[in-house]
Amino acid sequence: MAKDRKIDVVILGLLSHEDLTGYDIKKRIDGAISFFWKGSFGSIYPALNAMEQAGQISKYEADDSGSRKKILYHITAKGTKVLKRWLNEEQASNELKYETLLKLYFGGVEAPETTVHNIDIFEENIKEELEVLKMYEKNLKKEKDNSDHKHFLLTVMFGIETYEAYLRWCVKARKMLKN
Amino acid sequence: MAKDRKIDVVILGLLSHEDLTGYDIKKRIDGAISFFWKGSFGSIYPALNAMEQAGQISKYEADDSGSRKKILYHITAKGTKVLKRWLNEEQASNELKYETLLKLYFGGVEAPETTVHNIDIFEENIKEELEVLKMYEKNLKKEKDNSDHKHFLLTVMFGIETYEAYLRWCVKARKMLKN
DNA sequence: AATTTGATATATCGTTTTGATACATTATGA
DNA sequence: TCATAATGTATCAAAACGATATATCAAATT
Repeated sequence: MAKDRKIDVVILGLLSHEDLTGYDIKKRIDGAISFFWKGSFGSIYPALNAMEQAGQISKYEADDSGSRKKILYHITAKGTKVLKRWLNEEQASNELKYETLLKLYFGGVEAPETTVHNIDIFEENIKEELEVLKMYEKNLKKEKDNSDHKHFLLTVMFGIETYEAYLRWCVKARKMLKN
Repeated sequence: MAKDRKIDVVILGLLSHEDLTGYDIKKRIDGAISFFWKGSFGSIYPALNAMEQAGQISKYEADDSGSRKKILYHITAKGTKVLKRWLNEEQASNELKYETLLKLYFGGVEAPETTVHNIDIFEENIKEELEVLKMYEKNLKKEKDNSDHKHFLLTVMFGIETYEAYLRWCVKARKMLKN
């Protein structure tokens, strides 16, 4: 990640749907895409400035008087080109940092009950997040069919498929640890 | 991550199994645990120095003459305490950065063929990695049963379960994109 | 025998990202 | 009324990334 800023394409992608403020971008990242990507203000705001300088996005102040000042960002033709180029690149790095698995892998130094407890916590979290994803899916299936909609639905389906696999594994793992 | 160095527990965990050099640690991270954790020299070596200063690990030079100089690290009682404390902490952050899903989510700005192609690449990579995991599983099932062994097997089983879920999703997704 | 290649081994550097925090405004609601 | 939650922009130290520098040693190639 030390070479090309990955947050750039996240921002460009979100701006390809609608104009947003830095705060909005953070909200979008924390929303529907949070289960497969994360991002913080500390990376968003500097990236917005750099990308504006590079001409990939343009900024303007919201004219709705009465409300507080907002800096809205809009994707430019140049930015769209960058986004499309990225979409057509062959390589894609899929990195996960699963602390639960790390605790599992090194769990041998503690009693089996500790590992079982950690699996319980994991299972509970996944069950909660699965409910959220299923709600997203339900809402997406209601909506009119358009190109973006289909892509949103597919990411949610990915989440559901994998989360259900996680839950199946939890049952197996507990059984194995309890002999 | 800006507060507690996560690489620390990875190092402590690996050192709880055996004494290792910084280079060895990198190899272990790139090996069996690579599918759920990553780590670079740029984080490993500074962490080793800091942890040695903190008394969590101790270092010594390899005495096997004829070979080149190596700095081996050994976990101390203090380090074991830190590792065990971490294992018993309730929270665990499971973060993934799935560029494939990011490309899928924003795929609406390009032709469906682009997204299908990206899924094809993903599928191929997963199939390859799945073969590696199945080989690990086969070898682990042959080995004698001990506490650590069981934990290693469970992480591999997690990988297999989720990778198979990924592959099922790939088939579904392609079908949906081709209408 | 000489040379190249690749693995081993330690270390650092610039860039990116994180997680926390600072600061200020507006809306909610007890 | 007053607290507190949400909105909004911004920065900072610490951590991690990815690349690179440097050097040794074994194995393979010429």
